[in-house]
Amino acid sequence: MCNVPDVHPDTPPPSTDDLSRMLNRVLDGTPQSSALGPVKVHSVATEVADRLMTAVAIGDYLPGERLPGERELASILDVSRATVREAIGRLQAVGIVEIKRGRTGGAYVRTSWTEATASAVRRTLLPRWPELEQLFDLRCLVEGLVARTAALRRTEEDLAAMRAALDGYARARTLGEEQAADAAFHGAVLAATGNPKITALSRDMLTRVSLGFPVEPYGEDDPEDYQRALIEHRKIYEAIEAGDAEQAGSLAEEHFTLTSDMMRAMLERAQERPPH
Amino acid sequence: MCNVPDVHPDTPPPSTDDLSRMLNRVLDGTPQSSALGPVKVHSVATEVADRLMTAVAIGDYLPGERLPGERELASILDVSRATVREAIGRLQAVGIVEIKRGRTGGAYVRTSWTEATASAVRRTLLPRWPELEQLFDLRCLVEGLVARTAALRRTEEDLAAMRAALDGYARARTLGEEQAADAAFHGAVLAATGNPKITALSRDMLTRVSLGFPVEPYGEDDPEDYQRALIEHRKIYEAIEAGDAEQAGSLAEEHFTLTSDMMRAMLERAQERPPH
DNA sequence: ATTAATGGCCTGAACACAAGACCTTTTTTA
DNA sequence: TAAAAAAGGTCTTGTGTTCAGGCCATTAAT
Repeated sequence: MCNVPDVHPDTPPPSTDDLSRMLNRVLDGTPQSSALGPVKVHSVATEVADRLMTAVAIGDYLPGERLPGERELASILDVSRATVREAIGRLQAVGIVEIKRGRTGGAYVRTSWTEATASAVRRTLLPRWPELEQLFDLRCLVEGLVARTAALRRTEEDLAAMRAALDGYARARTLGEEQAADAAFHGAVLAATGNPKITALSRDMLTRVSLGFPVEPYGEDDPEDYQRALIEHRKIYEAIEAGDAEQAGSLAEEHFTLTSDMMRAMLERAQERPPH
Repeated sequence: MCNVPDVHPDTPPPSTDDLSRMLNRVLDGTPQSSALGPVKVHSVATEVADRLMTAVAIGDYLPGERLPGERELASILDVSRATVREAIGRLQAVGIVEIKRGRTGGAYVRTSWTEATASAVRRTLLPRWPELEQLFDLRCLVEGLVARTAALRRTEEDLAAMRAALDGYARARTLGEEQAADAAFHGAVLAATGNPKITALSRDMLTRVSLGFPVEPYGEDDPEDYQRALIEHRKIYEAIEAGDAEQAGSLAEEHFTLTSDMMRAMLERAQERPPH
């Protein structure tokens, strides 16, 4: 079950949780019942930066790897090189990539989070804490939905892909292999829903929630988390294979609650540890 | 259960504030498995047009009602009047609103769909049919998720709001009252989830799926649909009140499958009836 | 008839983006 | 060692979008 403003059935008087819900509704940026609010359109550069962050977050480019060159990205994304440069500049500013010059130059995904990243976290994420809580919650729900749907629609091929990813995860020796296998498993579950739009939704949720931090945060610090993730992945697989939508959904919600908790802990750590 | 889109194909072309952006990406077609595709950013005018269509679609402005004036909208949305004008011009072009000049002038929501709208349907919707099927499916799933979540988190206040909406629906005599009550019920269920982001997601789904057509399509042609919708709404309410997430989810999926089916039928009618 | 509220229209400045040329740095290769 | 190649860094110029503001045209209320 997701972390939610824990509201129990039949809660007559406005509890503390109710109040925070109400506050969230009133405070955050989402228009409540119907009010039209100010329009904010993102620049192309922002869009490109988001795409690249997503690509890193999903594991398309693992730590240490190089992103395509500026000219190539400009061509692929069909934008000007100047725009690509601005986007990459932002990734650099938040510490996601490191820029090297010269012949083998380019934007390389950082292996570890630098101090620049930590302070970027404080500046960027903390002010948006309440909104992030909502996004964490929504992500849990969406991933639960994905798992439920996958359990109902998966084909044999889908199951095979999941098994392959699980094997890769169990066999993973390096962080990179682990992340790759993790991404592969999630991808396989998404594919099993049979609806590309769900995949897009899930990926965008990840981008919003992870905001460019490499893949899932576990495994980085603690092998225990890795083990736990492995076990949970297996359980989720079993439920999907069995076609048990409810079980798959519950497990997935739980699993992504874990991810959210770790992200929360990480952010709190960043908060407590001011720049030196 | 939702209609599963029989297409697994990844859709090509890609695309922007929060969940709005997310949705734009999800809907405008998004990068497939991982490849980065061309970037397309919405103009301010497009964003405004989308917002207004959403407002009409969720019943903020019912058929026959007038939208706020150009200067007022410009102020509310924090954009220039020129931009508002362009957006309203688009709504006019697809037949969602009718422009009147003079002192009581303004953009009035059309009561019925004109030939302009029908041909707009053919030009705009039909080419995107496969994509729409995926969106219909996703909407069913999301609304199922909304109902499930609402069943787990609803408060007494939420239940009271739903009951009020149901009463209004049963008492409705005009199409307008009916649509207003329908919107109120959906709004109450969304509020019960306790997460504004879910609301934003659901609303954006509705916009994309209905593409500016007024509210839910039933009630327009057939009073039978109205009755069916009433019964389904009641069942959904009961499941939510009982805290039965599974039941609520199933019923909601079914309910929105109905909506999607009607939308499908409508589009097919538009297809068979070429312009004269 | 007058006035007020509204949509319709126009101009100029500011900005974002695209396209492309050219410079600098670094590695590879002859 | 010198030249070539590949990459990022910088600059200029053109174009389209948006904003800000004013003025005109139309219609209904007074």
